[in-house]
Formats: sequence, C-alpha cells, structure tokens
Amino acid sequence: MFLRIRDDLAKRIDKQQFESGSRLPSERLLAQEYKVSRMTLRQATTLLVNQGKLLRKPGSGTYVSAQNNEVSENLKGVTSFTQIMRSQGKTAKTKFIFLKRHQPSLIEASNLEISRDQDVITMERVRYGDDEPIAYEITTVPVALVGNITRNEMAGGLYQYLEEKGFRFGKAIQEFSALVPNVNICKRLDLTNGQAALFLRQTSYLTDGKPFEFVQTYYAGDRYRVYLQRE
Amino acid sequence: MFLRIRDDLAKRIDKQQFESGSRLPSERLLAQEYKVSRMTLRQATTLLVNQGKLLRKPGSGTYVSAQNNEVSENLKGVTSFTQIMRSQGKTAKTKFIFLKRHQPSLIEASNLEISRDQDVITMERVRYGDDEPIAYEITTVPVALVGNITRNEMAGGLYQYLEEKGFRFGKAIQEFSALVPNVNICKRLDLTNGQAALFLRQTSYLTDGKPFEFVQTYYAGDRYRVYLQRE
DNA sequence: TAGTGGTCTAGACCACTAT
DNA sequence: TAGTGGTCTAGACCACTAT
Repeated sequence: MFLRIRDDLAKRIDKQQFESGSRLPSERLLAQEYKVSRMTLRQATTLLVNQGKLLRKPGSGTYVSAQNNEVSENLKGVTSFTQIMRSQGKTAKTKFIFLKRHQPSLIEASNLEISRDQDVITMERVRYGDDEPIAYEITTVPVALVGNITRNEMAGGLYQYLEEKGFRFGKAIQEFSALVPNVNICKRLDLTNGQAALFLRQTSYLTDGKPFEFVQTYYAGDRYRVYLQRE
Repeated sequence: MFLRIRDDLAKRIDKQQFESGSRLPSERLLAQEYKVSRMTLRQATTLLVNQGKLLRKPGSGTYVSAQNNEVSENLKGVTSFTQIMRSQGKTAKTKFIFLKRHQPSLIEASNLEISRDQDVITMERVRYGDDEPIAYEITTVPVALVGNITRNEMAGGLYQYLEEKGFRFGKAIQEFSALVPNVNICKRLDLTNGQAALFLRQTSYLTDGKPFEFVQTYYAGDRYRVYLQRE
C-alpha cells in the first residue's frame, strides 16, 4: 500500500503536478485522499524524504525539493550508468565485448559467496557518454541463481530480467579505489598509458541476503566523478 | 523515546549482551521491556537495520548482524581518518606540513560559497596508518566563520573546536575521482611516479546550510579503499 | 490561534518460519 | 500450530510555524 502511494506521489512530482519547491497537501489531507491512515501515508513520504525528493518542515509543511534531485540522482546513479549520463545531458551507449561461462576466480567466488566449482557468467562491456568511452565494466553472475542467461537477456538489462523472474533487490556494497589499468583497458578507455582510473567493486544482494552480481568497473579518472551526500 | 531505545540497543550489541549473529527478543517482548508500543520499538530497530547492525528475517526474528559492523564503521569513517585506521587495527598518525592564511583560489571560494577577497585558512597534513603514509589532506576553512584559528586548534581537531563554539554540523557532499598526483604529493605518500591516487573533494555544511570546510584528499590508491553500503 | 509535522498508543490481520 | 516480522488503523498529544 505505502509503496503504491510512494510511486504515485513520485509520479505526480515528476509530472510537475506538485511543482518544485511548492508545499504538498498536509499529511492528514493526503491520507484522506489515499484512504489510508496518516501513519501509512507517512511511510510513503518518508521514503521520498530519504530520497531527497521531499523536504519536511515541522510546523510548516512538506515541500517538493528544489534541486536536490541532482544529488540523489547521482547517488542512485552509481548503480545505473544510463541515469548518470542522462542527468548530464549525454546519451549512454554500450559496446559489448564478450560474454562467457566459466569457473569463477577466487575473488569472484568469494564476493558471490559460492564455491569455485560453481559456474559463473561474465560479461565485459565498454560504456560511453555520447561517443566518449567512460567506463569498462565487468559483470559476473552465478549460474546457480540466474540460470543460463543469454547475451541478449544480460545485455538488455540484468536487473529487469531478474525482476521479471521474481527476484527482489536488497543492499549493495561498493568499494572504491584508484589504480592505473592494464594496457587493454587503457586502450578501450582511450587512456594514455599512465593515466589513472577510479576502480569500483560492487556486490549486489537480493532481499534474502544472497549476492546476485559482482561488478568491477574502471572509470576514466578524468571523465568521471562520483558524488555522495552524507546525513 | 525511540532514539533512546536505539542507543540502548546499540550499546547492548556493542557490549555483546546480544551476541553477534544471535536472535534478538521479539519485537513484542522488547516493546514490553521498554514499556512502549510495538510501533515505537520498530522505529528504534529500523534505524539499526538501516545501519546494518540488525537484520530482519520475516517469520523468524531479528538478528544481530554477523560482521556488517565493518561496513557502517567504514561509512562513518570516511569523515574520520582516525576511526578507519582504528577499525583496521592501525594507529592513526599525522604529520603537520603547514598552515597559512591567504586569499582563496577559485575552487576554494566557490566550494565555501565566499568571494575571493574573503580570507581562508589552509592546512596541509600527511596522514599515516602506523608508519605508512596513507593520505595527503588539504583542509580549507573561511576566516569569516571560524575566526583566526591557530595551528594547535586546527590540528587538534577542527570539529571539536567548532562544536565548542556552538556550531552544529549538517550534511557533507563528497566527490570521488582518480588521478596521478603531482611530484610533491607522490613523495609525501611514498608513491612511485605514475601510481594512482583516489582523490576526494568534500564540502561540509553547518545545519543552517553554510559551508564551513572544504577538504581535498589524495589517498594512496594501493593502500586505501572506501566502502559504501546502499539501501 | 489554526494548522503542520513528530511521535506515540493499543490494538489488528497477514504471510511466513520453525517445529 | 505458535511465534515472528510487515503492515495498517484511528485515534492522541506535543512543539512548532504562520498569521
């Protein structure tokens, strides 16, 4: 129930039915409109407040955030390359390099919490913003969980594919560091030898705590930034 | 009320009164113990779930996370070098390089939201884990806000100094990228020429939205990682 | 002074887990 | 089948804002 209300409110904000900066109807009114209790309505708006889309001013009202969209977009965006590019007015493009089924490396197995004799599928891709290479992405998923996914299913959107299979996504753990990539990746990213890359390792989990993907990404250091907001 | 319960539960977890991995008393029991309604008790535990300290398994119970402490420590730790080192069993040391009062650069002025004729104070330091250099930190604060802070006050803990002056801290925005630092910083960090550094820019704000510090940090790429948890 | 968000209560029913 | 977390209700009082 409260998730449906959240989605509906988010839509109304995106459609500018609630204008940026304006005050929302009071919690009591909105609860009436959605025919739920005020506590339930607050569960919905709390999610939007945490996302930065709404702003609460005690004693005054609940407001549509002015521009905070940017920050929270960037926050979410780390998991969606397409979103980041779009928010910068660029078109995300992808070049498929290869997909293969194989036994996992030590680091893949430990991050996906499987043993080394359980097969995984790895896909490598270059990500572009307009026509500039931005990132080299290596995605690994366990066969035991996702089945024998095809190239098209995987490249067409792993998340969508898994969602349709009934999986629900939970937390993700990310680890950033910096390094100078190997020659092959430097070439793919148009990096002069010796230029730095932001290196991200991400493990994503289902709601039951099972890891379903392990992604290693090299971002061209001079063309990419990660924004985060604390508190 | 629910904040007090959260703090109390957190203490009991830290004291291992609730052991790592074990099941907590049910929400109904804990609510009884704290003499609050179940909804209020859930407000408290929800905060700990979001922090990663607790784990809910519907139909089964609420559990103390096994090791997830690391992650949330790392999350907080990004703003406190000392904490990160301690969590890795290392001792944080600091070497003071210099402190000077000067007119801000363009980037300093814009991040601190001041004009270029308003003085700032900049401090540069090397941060060590045990005896290994980990980070080169450049901290800039506006004189108009913090006054003519001395070297000891600033190096002894800017946050403590400001807190004593009655300031309250709000959000912080961080931006990560990767680069190869200049020769001077490479030397300070014992980096061979050409090694990469994780570059962090952070602007920290007071509760009223005024920026009070702008920090630029170069982390030795091979000796430092930033961990984040999403959702 | 009327209206707002912040918090809390004391229940209720549900799907699920563990046995 | 008993117990658990997930969600929801229909109220209530509070401090605060806006006027």
